[in-house]
Amino acid sequence: MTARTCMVSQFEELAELDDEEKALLGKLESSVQSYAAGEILQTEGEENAPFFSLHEGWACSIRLLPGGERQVLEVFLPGQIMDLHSIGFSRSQSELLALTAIKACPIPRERLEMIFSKSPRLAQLFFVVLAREHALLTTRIIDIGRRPAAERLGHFIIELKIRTRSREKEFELPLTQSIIGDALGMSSVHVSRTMTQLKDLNLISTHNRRLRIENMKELMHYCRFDPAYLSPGPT
Amino acid sequence: MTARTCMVSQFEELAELDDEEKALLGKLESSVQSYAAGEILQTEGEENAPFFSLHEGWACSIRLLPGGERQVLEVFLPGQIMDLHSIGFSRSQSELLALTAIKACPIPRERLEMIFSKSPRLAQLFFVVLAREHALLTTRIIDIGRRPAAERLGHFIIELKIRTRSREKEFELPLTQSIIGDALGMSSVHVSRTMTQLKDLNLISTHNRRLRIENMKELMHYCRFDPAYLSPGPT
DNA sequence: CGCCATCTTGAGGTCTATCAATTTCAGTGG
DNA sequence: CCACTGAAATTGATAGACCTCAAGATGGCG
Repeated sequence: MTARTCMVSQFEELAELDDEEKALLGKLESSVQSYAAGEILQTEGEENAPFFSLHEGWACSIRLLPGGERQVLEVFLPGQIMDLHSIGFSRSQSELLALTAIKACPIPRERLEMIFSKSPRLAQLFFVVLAREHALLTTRIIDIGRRPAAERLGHFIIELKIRTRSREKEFELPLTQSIIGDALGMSSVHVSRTMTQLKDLNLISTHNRRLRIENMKELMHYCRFDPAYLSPGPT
Repeated sequence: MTARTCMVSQFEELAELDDEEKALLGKLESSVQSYAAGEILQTEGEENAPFFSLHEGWACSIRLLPGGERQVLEVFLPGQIMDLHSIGFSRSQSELLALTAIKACPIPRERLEMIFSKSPRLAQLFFVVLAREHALLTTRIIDIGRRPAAERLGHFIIELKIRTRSREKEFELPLTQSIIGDALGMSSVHVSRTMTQLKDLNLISTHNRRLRIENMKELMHYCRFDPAYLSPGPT
């Protein structure tokens, strides 16, 4: 995936784009930057911070509590716009952390607002993108609020498997168990225990920062995954 | 609050509207309907369901799990558009439940999409509205994922106090403890215990479906509420 | 080969859920 | 005005899920 087509490709899954629209989107992603794993792209409460489109690698948004607790709000994969929802606020709502070495492109706020006035159709697509992130958040709320640890972790794994679009049983999972815990509202220790529990059931296995789903059907059944959420359907 | 100005008033908090924009919004809210408390406006997975703008009363969106567990995703107050985020999907993403007797106006999907093409500026405001709902969801994730019950309930109470815009210490809270529990990922029994715990600390009190915050400052301190989230700031 | 972060495993404790029995309360009809 | 009723809230007892602390194993990387 080349840098220029990064966001374009995400939007083309939603609708066909004409050349002008592609050009507008391309202009947003002019200066791709590299960040090292562990680097913080943006801190919480930053004034007038840019958005970032993620081109390569994994990142996440984080909110910190006064007591030092951490909550991972979203895990970002290439093609996503990070912190898009902060458009309604003057300050950034969360910290952005590079989980691997990444390539990302800062997008000044004004530039996005320009798109809104120039292309109503793109604006509507941005709306849909935001709505999909919204849907991911709601499934996370259900996971954390109402599902026991094993189901919670299973759902998370299935979600990532789908979102990575890997067609193999196996895919790269560059998340520490500490990050997974902070995403799912559990301790890293309990992530470890739950992980081995799923391994003992022969549902998954891990080698070398890669995760393998041994039996997707059984895994889905085990954690009561509702396949209805697999195909979101058109706008 | 008259029916016609319901959505308009919400938008006017974000930006000034000209007459044409007000007219466009007003046209959306043509047929206000009444629903009884406990009535279900929309079931999960419904095809091509309309949106609803809420004019009077309280409502919420709910997702049900196969085992019968319930998760309340959002609590809606007058002026809000319910289930706005389902715009990215062909099916409704959650059930809509009237918590009190309410007045609401169904808005066909096409009508909203019409607005997007007619008024880019209103589209942008809808975007901001969605982003704010997004922010409420993320605070909920942090509450459920990383805060103990007492803080969680305290944050919820403070959020409602702010959102109701009541300038008194006391405001109407027509939520059963069962609904509160399903919103905060805890059992109704534990909501009761936590509630009396806050009462024993003289932070709150309740009479007759009304909740009184005895000492907002102490309550905020007790549940480590970060005042930074009080003023979201302009776009 | 050795280092540092990550992961694993055990023991003990805390928080919250569940079950079940009352009590309170709002609403209804006599 | 009061008794009746069903829903909601309270309270106690018990169980289980998950957390914390701490020690040891693993594994990627220079």
